[in-house]
Amino acid sequence: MSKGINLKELSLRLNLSQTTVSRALNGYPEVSAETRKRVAEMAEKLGYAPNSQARRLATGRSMAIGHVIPRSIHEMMNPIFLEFIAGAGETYSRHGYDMIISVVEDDHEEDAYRQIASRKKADGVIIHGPANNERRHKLLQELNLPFVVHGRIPGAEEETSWIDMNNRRAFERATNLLLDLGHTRIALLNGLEHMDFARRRRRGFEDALQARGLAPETSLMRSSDMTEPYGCDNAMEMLKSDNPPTAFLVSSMISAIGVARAIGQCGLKTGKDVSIITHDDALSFLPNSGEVPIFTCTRSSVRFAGEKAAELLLDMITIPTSAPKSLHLDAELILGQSTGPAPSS
Amino acid sequence: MSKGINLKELSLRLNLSQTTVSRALNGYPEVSAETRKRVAEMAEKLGYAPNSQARRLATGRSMAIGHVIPRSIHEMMNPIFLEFIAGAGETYSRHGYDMIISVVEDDHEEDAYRQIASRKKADGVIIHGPANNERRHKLLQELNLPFVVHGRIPGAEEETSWIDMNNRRAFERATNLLLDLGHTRIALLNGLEHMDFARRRRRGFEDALQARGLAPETSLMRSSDMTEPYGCDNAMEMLKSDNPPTAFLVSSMISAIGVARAIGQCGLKTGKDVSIITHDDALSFLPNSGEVPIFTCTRSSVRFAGEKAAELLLDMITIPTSAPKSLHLDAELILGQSTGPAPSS
DNA sequence: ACGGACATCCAAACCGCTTTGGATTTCGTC
DNA sequence: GACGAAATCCAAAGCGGTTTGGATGTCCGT
Repeated sequence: MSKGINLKELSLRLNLSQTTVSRALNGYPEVSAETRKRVAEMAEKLGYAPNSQARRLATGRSMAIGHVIPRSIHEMMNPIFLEFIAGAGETYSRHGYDMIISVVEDDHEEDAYRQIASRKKADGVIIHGPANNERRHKLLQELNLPFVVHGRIPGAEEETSWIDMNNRRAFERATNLLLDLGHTRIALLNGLEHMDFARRRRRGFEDALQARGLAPETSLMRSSDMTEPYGCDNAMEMLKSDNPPTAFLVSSMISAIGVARAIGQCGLKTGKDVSIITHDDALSFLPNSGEVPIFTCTRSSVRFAGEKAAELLLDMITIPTSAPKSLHLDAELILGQSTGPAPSS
Repeated sequence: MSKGINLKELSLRLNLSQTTVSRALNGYPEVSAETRKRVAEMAEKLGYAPNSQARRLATGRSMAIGHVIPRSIHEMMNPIFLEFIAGAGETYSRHGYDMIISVVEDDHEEDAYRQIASRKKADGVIIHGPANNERRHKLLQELNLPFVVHGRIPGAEEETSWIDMNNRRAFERATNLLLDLGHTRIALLNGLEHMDFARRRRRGFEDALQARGLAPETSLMRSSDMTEPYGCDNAMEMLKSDNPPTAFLVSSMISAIGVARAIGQCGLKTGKDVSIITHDDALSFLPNSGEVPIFTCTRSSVRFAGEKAAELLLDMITIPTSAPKSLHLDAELILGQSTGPAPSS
């Protein structure tokens, strides 16, 4: 494995100029077919591969996409984040881009973006988990760094490119299903509501209730990082209350598992005594499939979202003048074993 | 935000040579304190930041660490992988390194490593999830690319740098605890046993049994991707058999949750009728803490492992001649609610 | 036989930084 | 006051590619 052969040596071996060799390998037209073939063969034979740094310096494009994640990124983001990343990563490598991930202290997030821009570390970035009072897009616009949002930035829907699922609609439909099944006391275990997605979900939930003349009860609504214990503890508390809910709408499979545990610990049966609908991000390590899925759910593949987000971003980078483009995905409402008619008390 | 100022312009503004400015900023000694200060101030004022590509080209170091993950990496790796990455990422950014992640089709894995080496994309890589018949280290040695293994490569412990937890011992201790509690029919729900870590865990399990004169029963031993349904389905099947186990030793929290679900569905009580010990990677979104943790577990923070692995690797890169170094972590055995004495039948 | 249109190929500049190998100045010493 | 060492600073040569602006050669029609 002859290491370290570079363009100059290769061109010497071929009795050609670096220009011609470079052009031959990069598919430029001003090279005869025969020469191109000869070059390709020699390059292959000698195991030539262009040095990325040199190429990047010369072209001015870093051929990389950045993802900045603050150290303390809220826990539940994690598995979802990874799945998104996996999807995006596939797209990147298909297009010859690298993915660079910066794990930074929370108060260095802005710094991280500035560095990416000023040191030309990446040609674009993806914004994860937009909050209600999001500001990162302002910074990126100022830095002139192309970006795509995973989720939506309230108030900046028009001026930014984003990919999001219809959170409001999904939770509205889910709520309606529970209402149709006769449930009237429905609990909402939501994600952190300073995040845009959670707020939308809550709105969907409330809209559905109000459309049937029901008022959302604050005692049945919680918001937190979506861990398993969060689901269990809160469900437990509610189930033990005077007027317990008969159904739970949960923002994540992981918490839903906790809810199911609580239901079991109360001696009740999921899907019979108490119903659950959860959102399912289609995480690969938490399959909710099979003939009849364990959980009735609203499902939307976050991995797919990652793939698409990456495509949007690469498009923006290759055609810098293009207007913002966005993708609005609809979640499927899938019936599983965790829902049933409200028990007639 | 004056963008794009480079070293040349900066040095012109200062009436200094590029050499001096570069040295001043990079802390070389042959610059007077006063000049250094002047340079630093002007650089700050003009928002100068060196172009990474140029610097990398000039120094020959890419200041990046690569992680290649095959597209279909076995599912259960995922959350663990992410947590490891998060830990490693922190170390990287503390040392000014980038983390580049390549998600590749399975049959392009070797290619990915070759590219990293030949195109100088990274100064080193980390090998994830070594298998029993691991070969990646051979390739990397041949490519002369520094690497650290997360886990251990059977037969190459001496010649490679690695960080691993003592899987065998952890599972031996866990098994002994169950035996001490009077359990004799203990099931093992292991990860995929073509992976080194799973094989070691199994060995620990079997050793403990045999030390007490018990023979491992194949009908009580399973091996698979560690999903929730895997835990539930297999536990269910065993619990319904003629001679059910009274305890489960599980390789992952996620599967353990499934086991708990199965126990509940059988009308039994975890920690009373049936005991569970699980391995706990201390994933942030699956906390198993609190006054008394839900699960009795062997715990070892995979995030910490990531931090340490990164440190090992960066050391290797900065001091290329150093001998392989390794870290062997011991898991804690932590008592939770999921274990109790074997029920006297 | 000649001018122009193509087809090929090349020398050299350039990308923005680091680093080598001096050049110049300052300063203490004898 | 001359001299070597130490302190500062600089011009220019890389690093390994891409790209500009020709140069050269070939082929054709007239």
